[in-house]
Amino acid sequence: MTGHQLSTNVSAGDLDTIAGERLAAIDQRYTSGRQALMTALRLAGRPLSIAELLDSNRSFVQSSIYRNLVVLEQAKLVARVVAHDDLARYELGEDLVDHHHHLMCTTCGRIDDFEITIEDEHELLKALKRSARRAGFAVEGHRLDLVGVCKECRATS
Amino acid sequence: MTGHQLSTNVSAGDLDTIAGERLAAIDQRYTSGRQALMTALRLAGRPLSIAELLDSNRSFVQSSIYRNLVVLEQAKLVARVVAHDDLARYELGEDLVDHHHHLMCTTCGRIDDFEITIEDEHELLKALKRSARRAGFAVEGHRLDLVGVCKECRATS
DNA sequence: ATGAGTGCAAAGGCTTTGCATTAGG
DNA sequence: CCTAATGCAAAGCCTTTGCACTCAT
Repeated sequence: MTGHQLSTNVSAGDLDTIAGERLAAIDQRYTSGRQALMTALRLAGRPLSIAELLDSNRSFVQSSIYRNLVVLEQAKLVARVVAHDDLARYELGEDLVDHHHHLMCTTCGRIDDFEITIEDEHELLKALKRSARRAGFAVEGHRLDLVGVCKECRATS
Repeated sequence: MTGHQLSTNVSAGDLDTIAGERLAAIDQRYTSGRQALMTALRLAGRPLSIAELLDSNRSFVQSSIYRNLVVLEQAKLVARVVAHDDLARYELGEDLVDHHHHLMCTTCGRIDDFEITIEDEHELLKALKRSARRAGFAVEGHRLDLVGVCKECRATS
């Protein structure tokens, strides 16, 4: 694989460099709107919904957010996170942030990142993937998330 | 916990008994429409979308499906499965089927069940949940699914 | 009889698309 | 310049809701 890839959180400058490279690789431009999206997601540190993105920057326009997120996802600069409330949520691409899981609140819908290193995880995923391949399934990724009620919602109820 | 609970796949008769009990417990009736839904999901053996449910039984009506799935979910008779295409999909409740994971195809959206027993899984989840609780998060469940391309889509492309 | 459940159609909400305008290379 | 990208508005699609009718108790 050519191009930059970081295993830890990325700085603003590095992110721009990588974003420019990956977009160029698929004949897309790193426009100011796309840069603003990357910045918003980098600063958030957790998956954001389109509504949250709109709130975070007055210059954002809904249709452009949707269209640009599609492009950024194709460039593997962002990743879609699927939640129970069926709102589209996005975070920085998997190889741009530390490996993490998600805490999904069933009450308010908020999703928080959750970094934890577990030695067993690698072994478990290897076993899972091996079994999936035997079934003819080409594994591209996995989801290991916890569903429940976040601290704030517990305090409120 | 009172009432029936099975750790293995459930027979048609047992399922009706359990469904009647759990619905009665929340002051709901086990009507023929709801029974038909349970049957469809039991026979499918994989999460079905509303469109798939509609196709499976000509007597199904869209709005009733939506409404009944809400009730059945409250009774913990069915569970919602969240997929990347954002179509609502449902399967039988967690304690009505063998423990399994999902293979989610990013090409056609199909979700297949994937039964595999991994010794590490229990330990891994314990560690995850312990860590989540320390963050004030009340864990209710988890998702461990594989995302990729299914056998059929690989053959087609 | 009487309220829960159902069927049909309309409304709602998130997302996508069309088209004219703007901007980047 | 010339095509990609953007902004605004309209259209789409899945899902939810309103309301009258039916069924079970």
